[in-house]
Amino acid sequence: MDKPYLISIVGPTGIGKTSLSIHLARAFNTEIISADSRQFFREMHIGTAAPSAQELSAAPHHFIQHRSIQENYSVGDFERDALEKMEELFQTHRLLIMVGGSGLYVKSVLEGLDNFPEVDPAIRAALNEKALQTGLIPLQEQLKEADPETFERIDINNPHRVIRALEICIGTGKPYSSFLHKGKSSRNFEAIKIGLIAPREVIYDRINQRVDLMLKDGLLQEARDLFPQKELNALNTVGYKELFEHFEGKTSLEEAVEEIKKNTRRFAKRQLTWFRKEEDIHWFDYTTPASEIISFIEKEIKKGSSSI
RNA sequence: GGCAUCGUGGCCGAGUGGCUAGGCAGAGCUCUGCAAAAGCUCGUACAGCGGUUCGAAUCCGCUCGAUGCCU
Repeated sequence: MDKPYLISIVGPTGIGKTSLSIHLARAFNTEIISADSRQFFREMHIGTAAPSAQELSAAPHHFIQHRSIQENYSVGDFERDALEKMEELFQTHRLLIMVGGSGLYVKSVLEGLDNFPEVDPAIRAALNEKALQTGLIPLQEQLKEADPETFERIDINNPHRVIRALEICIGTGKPYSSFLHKGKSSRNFEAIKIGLIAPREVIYDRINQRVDLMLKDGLLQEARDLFPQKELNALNTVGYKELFEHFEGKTSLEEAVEEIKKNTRRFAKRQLTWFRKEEDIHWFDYTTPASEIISFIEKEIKKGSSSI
């Protein structure tokens, strides 16, 4: 029996992924899985450019605003939930759409993450605290002791990486590296990867305009409402953190807005770096009509089924 | 027209004869549970021309440009 298809749509922020995904979902009469690490959170709507009510009603969406910023929702959680949901949807659809600009989240669904045991969040909290107190060096030394292999392999200057490896070592009593290298997971679907791209100036232009639009739509108020919870990880997000600085009196509103634009541009640049290295993405210019991409997908599917 | 001050990489900015400041912006990159996060790498520029000197962004002259003051 033929495997069902997952159409994965990627690209930098603001390039038009949402709109394309809806066109595709309607054309193939199917549903959309979102792989956007910030649109999960229902408290963050304007600043994450989550699909509008109208867009949501144009096609069924999953993993949009289904969580609260109070929850810690990790890539691992997402991989598990997304696969489960897809399993269910594949019962009635032979093709699904996945859209999202969060590289790691997309990768988790397409290729799978190794299984790591859950560890007590208190361990990470303690490590974060220690990093703050003593700096990173003692933690690096601790990792070198506990898991020399990982110490050699990871970016030792990156606190997140050092702490993640350490929390696994401490929480499980086994080296982080001992959980790795099972390779890509087998998946019961065939992925077709679509990338949207535009000249850098166009991407940046669209970002700048979109930020202004967000402000007009009430981003300031949304951020103000969230300000008391600014310590939550979900709120360490472009569009919010800069406004928090402003609320604290550290920057003017104008400066904060410029920072949002700048940080969004940088984010888009990192997304480009991430997706550039992926080899089997079919890239389309952002002006390509959806109909053209639809017929491309149909051709790919035909190709796939005839070669089996 | 005269006098004065100044002219450093996209921007800001230190440097007064030899030892490629620094910051910002930008670019490139890394990536297995904080990922819209976090981290790494990258710029020989001294307005132009000529001179002094072993050696000049630094000293001298001229030219151009900017700013200020004066008539």
